[in-house]
Amino acid sequence: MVKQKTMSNEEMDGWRKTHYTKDITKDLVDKEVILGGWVRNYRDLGGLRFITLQDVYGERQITLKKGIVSDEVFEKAKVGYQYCLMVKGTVKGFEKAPGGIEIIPKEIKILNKTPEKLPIDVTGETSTELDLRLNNRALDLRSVRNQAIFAIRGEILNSARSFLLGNDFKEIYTPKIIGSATEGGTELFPIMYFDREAFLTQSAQLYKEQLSGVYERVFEVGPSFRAEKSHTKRHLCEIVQLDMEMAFADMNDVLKILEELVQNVIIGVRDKQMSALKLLGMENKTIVPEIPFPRYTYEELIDLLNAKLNLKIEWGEDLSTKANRKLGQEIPGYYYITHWPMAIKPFYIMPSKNPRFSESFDLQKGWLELSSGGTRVHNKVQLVEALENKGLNPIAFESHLRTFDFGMPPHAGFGLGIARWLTVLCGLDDIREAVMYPRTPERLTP
RNA sequence: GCCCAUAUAGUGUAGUACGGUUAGCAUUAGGGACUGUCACUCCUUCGACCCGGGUUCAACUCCCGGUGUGGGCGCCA
Repeated sequence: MVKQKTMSNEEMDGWRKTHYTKDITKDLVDKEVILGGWVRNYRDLGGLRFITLQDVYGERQITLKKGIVSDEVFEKAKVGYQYCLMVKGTVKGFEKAPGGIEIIPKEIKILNKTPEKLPIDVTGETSTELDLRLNNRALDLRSVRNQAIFAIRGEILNSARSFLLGNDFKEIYTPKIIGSATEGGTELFPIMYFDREAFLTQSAQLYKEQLSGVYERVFEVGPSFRAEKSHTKRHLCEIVQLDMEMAFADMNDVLKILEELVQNVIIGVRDKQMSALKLLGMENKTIVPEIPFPRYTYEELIDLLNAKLNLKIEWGEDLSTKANRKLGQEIPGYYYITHWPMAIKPFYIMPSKNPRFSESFDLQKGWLELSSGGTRVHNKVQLVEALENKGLNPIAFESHLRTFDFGMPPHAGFGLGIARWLTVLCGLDDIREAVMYPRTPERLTP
């Protein structure tokens, strides 16, 4: 194993951070500040040493000139990558310093050290494989790239919330531990609930429908679990979804709200996180889309794929990976695919006037499906029939069905995968990069 | 779940094409020089052939199996 350096760690004592790196501006020149963070870079020029100290918001240069700082502080400044430090010092303007400003330390506390060899490259000299980075994620997340990705994620949620709250939506929370059998579709993770079998929820669908009959417009940001052994760069076993449901509305109302939400969020991200977008090279790619988004029907696109793009897709089939990729080449932006065959949609989706079709849609960005939704069935008799048609047992849905005796309004909604969208907005190659601690069939730690 | 590829210092790679060398480079890490760097620079030292079996005088190299990883497909309200 690697040997630890011998000096012992210090305590904070009475020290508290007075500022983040982003707060160090020219207004603070000659003021004393206390910063805390991690060593992003260290350069030793002999009588002159530089520490680049990073914190959650960015970085700032700590400059140690022999004769200017005390010998004790100068000696202590021999630090390694990602050491955890607190620095008490004076802010100085200096043209050659990054940002034109630097900190001249009076005192340094080394709160924690790192091994001589870190398990992943934090210098930016080489790019460590994603799998290895994920094994050491808490360290990996300190990189500027990851700081940018998750700053954008934060702004997506912030903008989405303020958009929805501003449109009379109420934030809800629905249970993730459920007792009933599957609604069909994806596999569930079974768990023990005391002495009974229970499951982790695959979506908030049924509960958000119920609550649309109470609060009319509801949304939730919450986890869903899918026990599929999918090996792709766009599937995870644990995902966070933005779920929305609105009463007295149908699919067309949802299409309109969703495209407005997408547009508003991208405006918010560009407004608040432009530097993060630039760092990821996305400032000219993640641009504000025009609305309304193009709307294509399932049937139109099947015809397009078969006629123009040389595929052989039977009417009624779901779109394969290959078909989606072809579509993405043809239509690179945001667009809707509406009126999917009823046969491949879940029981709660409203059939169209022609019952082979359904009042359902997917929101696509290029080849990737970001969201799906539609008008729901609100009539109990019709819903029971739909369950039976799908081979599901209405008795297993008794408590859900009861809701429909209480004056359930017509309603519609969507669910949108946050990580998939973040992947698109940040130009990432793999959905695991868009999640702090991704869960895949192989990965259960960290 | 299926098919294909791949595995070399902490990290990222070269190479063994045709089996035999001191396994090369960059960075990290240790030592040294350097008072305005910003991927500092320079000198120096340490550090590696995934695991198991087989073929062979000899395997990091060839073969088989395993495992990990990557890619594609499938699964996927």
